[in-house]
Amino acid sequence: MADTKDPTIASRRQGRPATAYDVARLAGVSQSAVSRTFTVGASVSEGTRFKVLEAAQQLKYRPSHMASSLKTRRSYIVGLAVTHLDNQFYPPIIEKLSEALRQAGYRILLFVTHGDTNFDPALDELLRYRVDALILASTSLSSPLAQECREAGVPVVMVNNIDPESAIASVAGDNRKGGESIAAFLHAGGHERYGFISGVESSSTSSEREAGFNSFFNDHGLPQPVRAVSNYRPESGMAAARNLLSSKTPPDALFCVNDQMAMAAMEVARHEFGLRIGQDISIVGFDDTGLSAWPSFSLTTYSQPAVQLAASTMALLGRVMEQADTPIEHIIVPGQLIVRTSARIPEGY
Amino acid sequence: MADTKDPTIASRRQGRPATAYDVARLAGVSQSAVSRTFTVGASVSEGTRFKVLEAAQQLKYRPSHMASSLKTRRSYIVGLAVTHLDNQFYPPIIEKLSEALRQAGYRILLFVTHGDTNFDPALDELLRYRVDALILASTSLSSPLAQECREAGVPVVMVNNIDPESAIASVAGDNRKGGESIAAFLHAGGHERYGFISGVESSSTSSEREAGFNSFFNDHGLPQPVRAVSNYRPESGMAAARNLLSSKTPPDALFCVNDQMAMAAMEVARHEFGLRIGQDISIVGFDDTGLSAWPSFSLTTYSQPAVQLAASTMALLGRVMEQADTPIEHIIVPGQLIVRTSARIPEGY
DNA sequence: TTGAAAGCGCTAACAA
DNA sequence: TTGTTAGCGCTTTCAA
Repeated sequence: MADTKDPTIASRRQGRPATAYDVARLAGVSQSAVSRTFTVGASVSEGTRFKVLEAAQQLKYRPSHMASSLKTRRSYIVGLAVTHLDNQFYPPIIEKLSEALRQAGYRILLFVTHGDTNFDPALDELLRYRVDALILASTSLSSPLAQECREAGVPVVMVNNIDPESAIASVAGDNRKGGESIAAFLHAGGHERYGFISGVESSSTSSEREAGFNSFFNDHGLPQPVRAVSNYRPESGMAAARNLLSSKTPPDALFCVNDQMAMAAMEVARHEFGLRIGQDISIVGFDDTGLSAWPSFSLTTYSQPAVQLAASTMALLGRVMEQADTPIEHIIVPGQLIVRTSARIPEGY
Repeated sequence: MADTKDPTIASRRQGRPATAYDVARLAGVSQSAVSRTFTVGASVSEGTRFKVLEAAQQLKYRPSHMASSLKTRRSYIVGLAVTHLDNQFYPPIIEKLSEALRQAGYRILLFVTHGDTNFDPALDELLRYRVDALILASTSLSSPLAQECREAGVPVVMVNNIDPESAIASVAGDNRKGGESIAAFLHAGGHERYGFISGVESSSTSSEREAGFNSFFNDHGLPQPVRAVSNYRPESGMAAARNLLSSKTPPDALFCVNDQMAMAAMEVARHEFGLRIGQDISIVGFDDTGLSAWPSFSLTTYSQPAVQLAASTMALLGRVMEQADTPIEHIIVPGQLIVRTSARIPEGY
């Protein structure tokens, strides 16, 4: 620190980070000894290790990840593609995935594919980085691309999206059962006219929830709910709600594909149509994101527990990475109906 | 496609991605010709280029980023560290940064440092990956660490955080002026008792906003506002609001360090204390995040425009990366008071 | 315009 | 336990 003419400076080329070779020279050992010191489980004597660490510290040496992964053919990087970062549902999951991946020794290469942007170029990039795996955390990431990755030998797991057609492993909440439970709940509440606000219709998340919802009415010989389509953006959810509520016979029970859409619908119902939520109209969401518990929304919803979702994703990822020929799994993480006051509460709930 | 015994298979080692050498063999050219074909601006004849691209496509070849950056010493990776992913303020910025970085040819290595976790190990990782730059997007990422990165020769830019002490370039909203404007606005509204809910007190964001807020009262010989501390988490904001509102002489004008805290405070004021927002109590936030425009909140706030914030960050990053000895800049992106109904609106606003 | 050859910084045999 | 050596897959001189 006090040294101005530090000999360590001379021993490495100006401006560049120190290399294992620089460290070896300063420590008076071979370069492989340096490598071994930084490889867990490698055999180095205490003496050597000490000298190396000493020198490494002086030179602020850190093994270059680029170089090591060139040799080991493992990047320890996982690609993470997300679209709807603004949906409160994703941040907690990303946070948990990030932590779990970090603990497993992996880093995240992030791809935010805003809206309708083509994911193709991003995918190409991912492959260039030789990512060890790919996590697709979005309802609207098309799976042909994922498929291509898989064919390139990159393990892929989809989160909150499921495509039985493609051979992509996936983790999702219980969309079907959730939709059914909500239908049963609303029906038990004695509503008259049922409505559904979808998300992007090609997303399994939306179609599964809707299918579950509709199946209940089907099974009970009731008329199908009316529906309006959103693209998962708040404004679009509001528009869908306006659409439905402007009808001559507007629904008095509204299931929205996720909490975000449900809250958007609540805004419209409350402030544009003057409806009292939970009384004049029942609104139910899906996800149980943070905001839904706030008194202003007090949203009845079906939970998709972020912790379990992330944990299952990690477990599945581990299996997929272990052996490429693992049978394709589609994991469903159970959730439950979270009853709050945004929808009429029937007896027994 | 129809070929089963594709000769291309034989020309590359099983299971591994094709290398430039594989492509060269198949195309009947030298390996450097392959490299040149994939290097913009390199000189290759049309004929060679064609043969190479042909072969590359057959082998699904993509240049390994690991290998090239080993040689070029540029990773084209930018580290992005975020803490409060749940704060609606960050996602739009991350989205914009991500897009801008992508266009500039950079990828993002994401580090989510949940809450109080030590950022040190993550930093170490970043350096191992030889990231070309580092973006710290969080109010509570300590700057000694950033400093260390900078010393390691990695350009660092902080977003929504500023530390004049450390020599770290930064981009932030106009916290000071925002705080002042809000004070002036509330004072013009003829309030009696002023309160402030802070964030993590060590964050410049919080202290600057509070300083601006307080300075107004100071300058006008008015008593200092009462204050309560939050840690930027909603529950903590709610607790702070409870604290303030339980006083015998509760504030009738409350400035919260950001929109998230303001909304949390609104929930408490409205649902626990039965106050009518904008009438019994005025609440003002900071950021102008998406939710604040929703009728249920209709939050008066001071904007921090994500687009400009991201653009300035990119511009600054460019300058910092260009030459390490650039004078340290602290960029302040102007915002403006967004008047809604959560606070009494004085004449002239 | 092309190919040969020398590395980039590391890991992993292989010998010693 | 150590050092020597040969690459990993690329870029980049340098000659041809």
